[in-house]
Amino acid sequence: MPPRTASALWCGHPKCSHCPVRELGLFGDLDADALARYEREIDRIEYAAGSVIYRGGDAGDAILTVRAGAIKLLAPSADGQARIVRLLRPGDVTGLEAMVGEPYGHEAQALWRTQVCRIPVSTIRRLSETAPEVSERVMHAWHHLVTQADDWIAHIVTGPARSRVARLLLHVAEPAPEFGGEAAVLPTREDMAAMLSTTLETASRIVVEFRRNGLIKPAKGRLVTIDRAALETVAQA
Amino acid sequence: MPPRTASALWCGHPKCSHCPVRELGLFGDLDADALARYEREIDRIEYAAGSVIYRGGDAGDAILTVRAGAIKLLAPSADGQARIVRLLRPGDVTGLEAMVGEPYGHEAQALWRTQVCRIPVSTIRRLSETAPEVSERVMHAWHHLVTQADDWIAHIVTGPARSRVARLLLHVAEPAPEFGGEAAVLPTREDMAAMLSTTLETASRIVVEFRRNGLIKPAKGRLVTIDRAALETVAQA
DNA sequence: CGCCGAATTGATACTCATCAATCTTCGTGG
DNA sequence: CCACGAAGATTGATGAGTATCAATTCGGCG
Repeated sequence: MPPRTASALWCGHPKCSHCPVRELGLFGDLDADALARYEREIDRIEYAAGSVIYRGGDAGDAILTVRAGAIKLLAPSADGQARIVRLLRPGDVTGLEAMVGEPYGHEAQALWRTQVCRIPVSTIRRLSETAPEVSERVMHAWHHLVTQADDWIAHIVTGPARSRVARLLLHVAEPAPEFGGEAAVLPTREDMAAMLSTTLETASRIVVEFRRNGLIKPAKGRLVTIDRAALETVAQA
Repeated sequence: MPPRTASALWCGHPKCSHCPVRELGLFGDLDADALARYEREIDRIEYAAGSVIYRGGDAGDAILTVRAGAIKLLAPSADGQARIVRLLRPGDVTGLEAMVGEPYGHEAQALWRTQVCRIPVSTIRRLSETAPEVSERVMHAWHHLVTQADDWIAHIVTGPARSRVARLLLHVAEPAPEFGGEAAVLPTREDMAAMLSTTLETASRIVVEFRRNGLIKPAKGRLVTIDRAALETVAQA
């Protein structure tokens, strides 16, 4: 039965053919016929900010692709704190461990309002039999995951705190025509700390400093416009 | 043509059926017949300490499994330093990106004398057609990669330097019956630094401290026996 | 308006990086 | 077999960068 709680809202079956991120997901090069045939096995679900999408250890029976919003994957670190090991953005896929019969390896939470599509593993398997391009895509998704994780190691959690904050902002920034440039949604300082391996106070001080120096400018709500060039300079160090 | 340089020595085709780590690798549950048929497409190669196994950007036409030794995967970090993003131990697989037609994403170097088996992608593909258990194993290998990368983020590069060193030692330790306990090969301080995101001086000071306090004891060459319980206490913090 | 969680700010102590100087180890050639 | 050289490892002194603890302040929201 589709979820129907305060934090998770079932939004019906998706129209994959109109999906804004289809070419990024698993069905990028599937023909319209096949799409239509399998659409009703797929659920579109919307999560409120902060809600839990799945927990580590849960039996994994479906894969998720992010349509809109952002998801953080949490892993307990050695000292008991929850560390964020990955950020998922629209087009990203998670829960692939379900494909190999493993339970989910992390806790997944919506960073803010987020829409995902839930694709049962059984659907993927059946599709793969007739459409080899799907298993191809699944393999690519694995590769993308590993690449993301490696980048995270080499860039997000390495170097001085100031550089790490800069890299995180560049990482989550997107073109924002309405503000004439690029914009990023500032995560809470706590989330920043959990991603960057710092304390929330340090994250706060650096955000304030960036604001003072004009590297970021408040736009609307938590949205800020960023000065990419300047941030990249800081990210270097 | 098989490599035949000072640092890489071709050792013939492997006898997969006798491989000490077969059950860990891609052919764990392949029958003897199939194994024998494909063995001669596989090369067994030995690398000297420090030699380069492949470079980032190289066309990936084969997958490697580690038979013995250890391999470090290097990625350039934002400040230009080479960071170690993963350690491969016997049974581990690397170069999977070749399966999706991507060039290798890292530079791979032997940490010390290391034996690998080189399996062409074409071989894997052909095998997968007749033996679904192989593609199953490939998928598992991907999953294992991601798990390793996530562990690295949550454990090896997080927390105080002392804890990180302790975790690294626990990570590379193996049972060593001849020393009555567990033993670990100490990497060079430079490699430690590149894994832990510290400086080599800090790594050195901590190793010395561990030795003074009996958490590790010199055994033979670079091998040290470890006091797992004590190291785990330190790793906590 | 008052409350609560998030964000900011300050003061202080501690960890770690940096720069520089030995000290060891080990392979090589005499 | 021994001396030598070079790379790796250790040690010390010092300062910059962060964590920590403790107040406030800010921003929504009932």
